[in-house]
Amino acid sequence: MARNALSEDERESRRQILLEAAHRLYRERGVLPPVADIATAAGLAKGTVYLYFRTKEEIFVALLEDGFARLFAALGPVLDGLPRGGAAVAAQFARHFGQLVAASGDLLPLAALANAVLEQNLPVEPMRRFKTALAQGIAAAGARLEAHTGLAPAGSGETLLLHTYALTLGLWQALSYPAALKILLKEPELRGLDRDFANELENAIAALWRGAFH
Amino acid sequence: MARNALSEDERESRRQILLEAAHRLYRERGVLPPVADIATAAGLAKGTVYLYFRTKEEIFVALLEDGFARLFAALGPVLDGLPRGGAAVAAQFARHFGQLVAASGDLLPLAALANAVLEQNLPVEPMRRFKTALAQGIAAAGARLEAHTGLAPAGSGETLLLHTYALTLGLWQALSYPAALKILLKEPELRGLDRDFANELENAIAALWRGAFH
Amino acid sequence: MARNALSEDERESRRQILLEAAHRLYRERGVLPPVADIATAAGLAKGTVYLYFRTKEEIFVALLEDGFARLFAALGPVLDGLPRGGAAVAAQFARHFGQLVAASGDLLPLAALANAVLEQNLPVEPMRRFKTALAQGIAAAGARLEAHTGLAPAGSGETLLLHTYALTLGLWQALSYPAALKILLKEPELRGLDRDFANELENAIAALWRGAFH
Amino acid sequence: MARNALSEDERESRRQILLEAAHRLYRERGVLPPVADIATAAGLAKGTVYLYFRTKEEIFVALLEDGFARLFAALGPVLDGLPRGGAAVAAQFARHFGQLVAASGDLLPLAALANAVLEQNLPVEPMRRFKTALAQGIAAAGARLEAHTGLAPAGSGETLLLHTYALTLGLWQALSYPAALKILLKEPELRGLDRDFANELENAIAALWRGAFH
DNA sequence: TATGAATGAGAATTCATTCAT
DNA sequence: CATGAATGAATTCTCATTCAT
Repeated sequence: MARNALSEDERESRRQILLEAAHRLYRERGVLPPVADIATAAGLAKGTVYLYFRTKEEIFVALLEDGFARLFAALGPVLDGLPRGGAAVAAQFARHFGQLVAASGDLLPLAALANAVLEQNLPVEPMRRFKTALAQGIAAAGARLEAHTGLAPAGSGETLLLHTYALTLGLWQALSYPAALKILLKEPELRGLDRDFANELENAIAALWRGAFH
Repeated sequence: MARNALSEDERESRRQILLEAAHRLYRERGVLPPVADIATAAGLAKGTVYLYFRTKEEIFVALLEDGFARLFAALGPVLDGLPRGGAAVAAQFARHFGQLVAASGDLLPLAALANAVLEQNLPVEPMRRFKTALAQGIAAAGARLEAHTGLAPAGSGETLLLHTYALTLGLWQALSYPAALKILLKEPELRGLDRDFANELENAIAALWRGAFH
Repeated sequence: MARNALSEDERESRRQILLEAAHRLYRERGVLPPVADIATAAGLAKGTVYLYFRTKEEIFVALLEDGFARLFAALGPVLDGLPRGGAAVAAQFARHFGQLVAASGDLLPLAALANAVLEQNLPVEPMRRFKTALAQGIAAAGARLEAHTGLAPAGSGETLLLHTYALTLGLWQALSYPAALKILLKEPELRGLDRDFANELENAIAALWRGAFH
Repeated sequence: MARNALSEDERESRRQILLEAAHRLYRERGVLPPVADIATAAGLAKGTVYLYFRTKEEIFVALLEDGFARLFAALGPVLDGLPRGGAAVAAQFARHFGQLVAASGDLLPLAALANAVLEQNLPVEPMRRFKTALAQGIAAAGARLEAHTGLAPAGSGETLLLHTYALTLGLWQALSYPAALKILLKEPELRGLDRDFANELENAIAALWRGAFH
C-alpha cells in the first residue's frame, strides 16, 4: 500500500509536469501544441503522454478543470463577503469578479476553445468530469450567493452565475484578437471594438447583476 | 469588353451557391468541411472554389458576415418599436431578440468558431470587412436604441448591444453540446447545465437590460 | 497579302510582348513565373498566351533561342578579330568572350534550366528549333574560328566552341547561388567557392583555349 | 537508456534504404519522384521518410553528397599517380578522370539538378554540409595535385579542379538528352551535338589541363 | 512503465491547359 | 482572334496515436 501510495504520488506529479508543460506551450504559442512538443517540454517521451491522457484534448480539458476549480475556490470568499440584498451587491461583485478573472490567466482562451475544438476529440468521461465539476461549482456558488444576499427564488443564484460565466466568456471572445489582427483595432471604423476587456467586463457584469437584483 | 467575363450577377450567384453548400455541410457535420466536399456539393471543381474565395476560412467568414447583416437588418424594427424608457423595455427587447436569434440559424456556432478557428488562416482584408461590419452594425443599432428609448449617455446603447451580443454568444457556448455529448445532459449532476437556450437567453438578456436601464 | 503581312507583324509583336513579360518576371523572381502572371504582365488574357505558345516551357525556350542568336551574332566579330595562330589567341578570346557573356544577361540561368526543367514539358518541334539553331551557330562559328586562326583539323573549331560553352555553363552553375544561400559563401569553409564568376570564366576559358591551340 | 531507440547503425541503414529507393526511382523516371513513391519503394510509410529527411530535396542532396564523396575518394589515387610536371599529365588525368565519371552513375544529372531545383526547398544546413564537403574535397584534391605535379602557384590546383568540375557538368548538360528527345539527335542538322560524352569529356579535360600546365 | 519508431489518414492550394462564348 | 472561367491532377508535410521492445 505504501508502494501504491508512493506510485500514486509519482503518477500525479508526472501528470502535473505534463499539464504545466502543455499550459506553458499553449500560452507561448496561442495554439494547441503538438503532443511531441508537450512531451519534450516535460522531459518525457511521446508515448508516455498517453499513459496519462488518452487524447491530446484531454490534457487541455484537465487544464480547464484545474482553472475552474481555482476560480470557484476564489469565488467563495467573494460571495461570502457580499452584502445582504440592496444596491451595493452588483458593483461589489463586479469589481471582485473582474479581479478574479484577471488573475485566472489563460482560463478564458482555453474555455473558448472548449466548444470549438476540444470537444471534437474527447472521450466522454473526462468531458463528464469537467462539465460535472462546472455544474456543481456553479450550483454550490449559487446556493452560497442566495444565502448571503437573500436572492430568491431558489435556483436564481445558480442561474445568475451561469449568465455571469456566459457574459464573461462571450465578452472575451468579442474583444480578444489574435496577435496578427491587433493592428486592425487601430482603424477608426473598429474603434467600437477596441475596448479594455477588464473595464468592459466589470461594467457588463454590474449591469447584469443590477438587473438580476432588480 | 471581355466577351465572356461573368456578369456581376452571375458571379454573385456562383458565390451564393458555394456559400450555401458550405453552410449546409457545416450544419450537417458540425465541423468545417474540406474544400473538396464544398466544391462537390456546389457542383463545381475544387479549383473553382479558389476563384471565389482565397482560403477556406474566407468562406465561413463570408457566411458570418451575411448572417450578421441579416440579424442587424431584423434588429432595426425591433429597436424602433421599443417604448421610451421605463420598465417594459427590457422584457420586450429580450423577447424579440430571442426570436431573432432563434431565427438566425447557425449564426452562433459559426460566430463561436470565429475566434478559435477561422482567424487562424484568413487574409486580413476579409477579416477587416467582417469586423468593420460588425462594429458599424452595433454602433448604428446603438444610436437607434438611444434615440428610441432615451438611453443615455451617448455610447451606452452601443455598449449595451455589445454586451448583449457577448452574453448571447457565451450562453450559447455554455449550453450547447456536440451531438455526441447530448446524452451527458441527462445525468442528474448536469441538470444545472441542461437548460433551454431560448428561454435562458431571454431571461439573461432581460436581466442585463434591466440593469442597463437601472 | 497586305493584310496577312500586317497580321503577321501584329502577331510577331504580340509574341515579343509576351516574351519580354516572361523574361522580366523571370529576372525579378528567379523562377519560372505562372502563365497567368505572364499574361497579366503582357496585358493579355491567359488563354491568349496559348495562341502564341503551346506550353509555358516553349516561351522560355524561345527566350533561350533569342539569347543564343544574339550571342552568336556578337561572337562573329570577336572570332574575326582573332590573330592567326599563336599564343595570343587564347587570352584575347577569353577576354572578349567574358564580356559577351557578361552582356548576355539571363542567358546562363535560363540555359541551366533547360535540361532540368524546360525539357520536361516541351513539344519536340520547338526543342528541335532550339537545338538546331544552337548546333548551327556553333558549327558556323567553329568554321569561322578555324578560318581565322588556322586551327586544324576541320571540326576542331566547332569542338572547341562546344567545350567553351560547356565550361561557361558549368562554371556558372558551380559559382552561382540562389539569394537565400549567398550568406553561406561568407563562411570560411566555403571560401573556395566564393569566386568572381567573370574573372574565373576568363581564366578557365583562356586555359581551355591554350590547351586547344597547344 | 532508451530501450528501443534505434542504434546508430540501424538508423543509418534505414537512411541508406531510403536513399537507394530514391536513387533508383530517379534513375528510372528522370524526375524527382514523389515522397509517397520513395516511401513505398523503401517499404516504409510516407511519414517515416520525414523521420530521416526534413524535405524531399534533402534526400537528393544527401545522394549528391555521397556521390561526390565517392568521386573524391576515387580521385585521390588518380592524382597521386600523376607524373611530375610535363606533357603527359593532361592526357593521363583526362583518361582516368573520364573513367571515374563514367563510374559515378547518376552523379551528373543529380548535380545538374542542384541549382535549378534542389536548392529551392532545402533547409540551409544540409546545403551547407554539401557545399562545404564539395569545397573541401576540391581544396584537398587541389593541394594533392600541386604536390604531385609541381603545379604552381598555390591554389592553382584547386582552381583547375573547379574548372574541371565545371567543364564536366556543363558538357554533360550540353550533350545529354531526355529520352523523349534522343531521336532528334539522328537528324543531320544536329549531328554536331550528337557526340559521345565520354570521349568528348576526355578531350575537353585534356585540353583544359594542357592549357593549365601550359 | 517508458520509450520513440513507425504509421498513414488527411487536406489545402496551385496552376497549366482547355474551351465555350 | 481573344477571353477568362472552369477544371482537377498532383504532392507535400504534419501529427495524433499505436505498439513492439
